[in-house]
Amino acid sequence: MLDRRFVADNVDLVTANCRQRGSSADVGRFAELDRLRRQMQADVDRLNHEAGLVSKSIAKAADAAEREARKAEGRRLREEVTAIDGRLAEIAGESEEILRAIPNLTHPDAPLGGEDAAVEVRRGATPIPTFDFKPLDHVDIGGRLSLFDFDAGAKVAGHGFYFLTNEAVLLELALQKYAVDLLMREGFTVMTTPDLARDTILEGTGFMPRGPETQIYSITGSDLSLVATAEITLGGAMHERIFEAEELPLKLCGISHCFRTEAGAHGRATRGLYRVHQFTKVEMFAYTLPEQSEAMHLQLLDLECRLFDGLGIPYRVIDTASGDLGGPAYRKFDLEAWMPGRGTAGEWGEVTSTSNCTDYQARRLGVRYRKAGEKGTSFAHTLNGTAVAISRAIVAILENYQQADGSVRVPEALVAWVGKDTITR
RNA sequence: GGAUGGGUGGCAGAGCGGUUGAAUGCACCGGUCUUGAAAACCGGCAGUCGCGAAAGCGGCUCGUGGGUUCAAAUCCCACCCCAUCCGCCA
Repeated sequence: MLDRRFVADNVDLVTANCRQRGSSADVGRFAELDRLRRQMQADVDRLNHEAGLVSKSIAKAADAAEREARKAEGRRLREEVTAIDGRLAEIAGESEEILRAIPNLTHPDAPLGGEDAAVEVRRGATPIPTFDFKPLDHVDIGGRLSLFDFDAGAKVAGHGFYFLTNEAVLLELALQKYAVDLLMREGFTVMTTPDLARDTILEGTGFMPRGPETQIYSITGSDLSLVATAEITLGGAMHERIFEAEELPLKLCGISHCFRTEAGAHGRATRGLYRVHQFTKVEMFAYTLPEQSEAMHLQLLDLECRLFDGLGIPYRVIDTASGDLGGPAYRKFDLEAWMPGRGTAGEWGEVTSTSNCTDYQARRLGVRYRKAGEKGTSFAHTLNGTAVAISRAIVAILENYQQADGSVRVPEALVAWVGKDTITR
């Protein structure tokens, strides 16, 4: 969330930003409530102060009569406070609700508009492949090569679940190792992470468990939910943490399963592995000083590009438009891989993305830093980026590396771990 | 799942109804001393909200939420979390 004071002092700016973000948060109402809240708080403060003085005077009251009179006075003051407090809590609650719905500010270079306004800012090193045969989509390729079992997945857990089989398993493992190796060399601390998290942690990271439109699976009878991304756990790991400035930037890499209900997404690109309820992901996460976050964002983007260049998969980088940024992101880049089997003649499909959330997430998570010589603490910046989302990476590999005879070449970078250079049957 | 113990400032750790927002130690910052450093000594050091140009003043905060009281870190109730041991288990 944004700083409440900042919002109250910049109503026009924040309102305009909401409009560009497609958010209907009522900033004006917030400002009004906040003004009221402050005024009432001042009243409460004053009454509390008086009551405090009265309390102190009781301890050294001269006689019993004096003491009783003072007690009555104290009681009266406290009652007055209680009365105001009730209304104050209501007002604070409503204003807080609005505040939490207000999206982050937007990077001045981010394109304005909806999904269509996104701007292509970069192309990968690998050219779009041409085929002298009709390329198949990954479902057909995998079907011929026995690389997954969607029927079994549906039987066991329902539509959207799957078993990877044979070389697809090796690809999953190879992709993880490939990404982790690079990130370790780049100074990331690698970790596997819990696949469940408390709802408070989800909320702190900006996810909403258990709402009517939630994308999150929750565990009945507990306050745990399955994570939608390791961003949740990597962000939560530093909940309430105060860094020394020298500790930043801190680069983490987390491997987790990701679970998404994909409510409302049925009918669109639901075939195969592209949109599934569970997949494995290697996620990058960074905590930085405010002045470091922009450079870190480009660094994360660069790593994503290197990973996909290394895999030999064609892609383009999109500077996501304001209306498509979601709540926490200040700026977001998506990598869209070329998927020859999609649509009639191939289409771009999102494979990774990286967001700079500035202090938006950190404020709710309470992640701060302290600088020597500076008073107090400030909120850190957080960034996240996908290194590899395994299921979508597999889609891109199968479709780009397919051959006329139905076999699939293994990307050079993965051969060592897959143990072969071609997948055949 | 069962049984204990515990949640207090950056950390460790006292306090167990009234100048306690909180002893003490460590860490940290400033100073004295020193050629420099260390040690020693002296001083400073919680967060947050509100008012204020600032100095400053005031409120709230001792896991969370309720309750008792003029007054709660301290008493009562509920809940959450953590640790250890036992059981079960990859």
